[in-house]
Amino acid sequence: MNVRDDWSFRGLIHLTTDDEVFDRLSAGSVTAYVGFDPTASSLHLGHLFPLCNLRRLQMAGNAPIALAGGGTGLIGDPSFKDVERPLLTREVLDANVEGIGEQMSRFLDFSPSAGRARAKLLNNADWLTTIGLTDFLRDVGKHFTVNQMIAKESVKSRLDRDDAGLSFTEFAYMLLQAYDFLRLNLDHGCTLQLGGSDQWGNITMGTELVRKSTGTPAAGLTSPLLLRADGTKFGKSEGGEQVWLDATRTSPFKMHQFLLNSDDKVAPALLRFFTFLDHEAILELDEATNTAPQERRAQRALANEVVAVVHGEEAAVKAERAGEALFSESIAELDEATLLEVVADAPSSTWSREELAIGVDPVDLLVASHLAKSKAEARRYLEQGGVYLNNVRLDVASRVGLSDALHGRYLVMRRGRRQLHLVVAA
RNA sequence: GGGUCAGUGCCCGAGUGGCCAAUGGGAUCUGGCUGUAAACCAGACGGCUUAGCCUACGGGGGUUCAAAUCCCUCCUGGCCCA
Repeated sequence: MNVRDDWSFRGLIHLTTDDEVFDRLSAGSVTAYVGFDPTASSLHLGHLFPLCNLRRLQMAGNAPIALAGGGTGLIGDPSFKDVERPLLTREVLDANVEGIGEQMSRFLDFSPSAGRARAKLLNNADWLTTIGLTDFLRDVGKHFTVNQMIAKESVKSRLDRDDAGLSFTEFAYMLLQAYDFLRLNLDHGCTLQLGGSDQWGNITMGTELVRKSTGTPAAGLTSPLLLRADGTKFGKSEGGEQVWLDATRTSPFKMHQFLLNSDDKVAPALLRFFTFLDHEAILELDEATNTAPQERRAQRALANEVVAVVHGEEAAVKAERAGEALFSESIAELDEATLLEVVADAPSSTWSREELAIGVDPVDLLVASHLAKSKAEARRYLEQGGVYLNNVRLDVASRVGLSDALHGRYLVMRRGRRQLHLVVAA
């Protein structure tokens, strides 16, 4: 497989330290790593990007290393962040690394049968928390000048701000990351670091350190940052929530919906970044977006592919079916089993039959079901016509009762386009 | 440690004793249009027992009939000096 052609077709290349690295990648002889911030116990959609890249490399026979930043997470990367990050404790980080590893195994082959290309998950806390300060300054610090460090764009942007400083801890971050590369090079034969374009500065520090310390070359390769159509960071659902890979945090249905709603402008890029469809299939979907955007074939393919990898084929099929039923059919006409499947992911609450028989103020129902944060907000939604019961708009003055229930016990509440809540009479 | 400037609602940012739940912009949300879009248009955007009341302008204390606005003090941050 020609990695250069594939990566360039997919638009995965932002910068490389040396173009020949693609020849070695095509030959399947490289060990490459990507760093992951273990800021939570689950990965989210944004993490999927580097993970897919590692998978691509592994499929070409290269050995991927996912490096959990358990040690650097204790410090916090200042790159292009507005303010210093809160530091996480060692215990939290360790727990997070564990959770992340499990999710990665759905993308990368960690089994011995993978042979040379077997994936590894390492934690830089293993070496960063044990190296002595004087050793570190001598072996790493000595190779860099402060002059070049403050010249990095990531640092400069922070130095130029007049409302926030840059702590020494953050400033030293790039040295720690460089040291990671050196350790991986020495201990695991790693010669390539991948990352987003915002990591370029950090990555070149690493390649330089490897070269200076070992006399052997090391390469860096960055990919464009994934952005939404409006230029903001990709991966947050409406409401600003992260789209997690953990099914208990973000249901497969929600993830599917999120991807299905991708903007036409970014769908082609998402298909290239997040799926393993071949070039012909992708070009065909591009064409479909151009000629019949309303069919959203690209978005459908994207959603199905990604959910299938993350949650399994069956979950993808179910998620798609649920979406169709929910948005294209009258919910009142669904049989009980289908209805339950459609609203399976929606939060639900139970109300007593007696209460519902009397009739409940929709304001209370909205607040109790967390569709509104306060009664004032609930009234607002009602007044603005943003509340639906079983897909029928609910009037401010109305009351909700048992007679509205589908199949005698289900009330499907909806706020806005797609915030759902199921009320069950018991 | 000294000097100095600053801290306002989700964010930015006006306001410098009463007319302030606090201008404006952004974000967000709801409605219309639509493709479960985008763009655009309209509205909302602290809470409540909602013609009223309560809580809010970094924390605490004070002056005043009345403070986001004045005073004291503490905390946090920027810049300069040591």
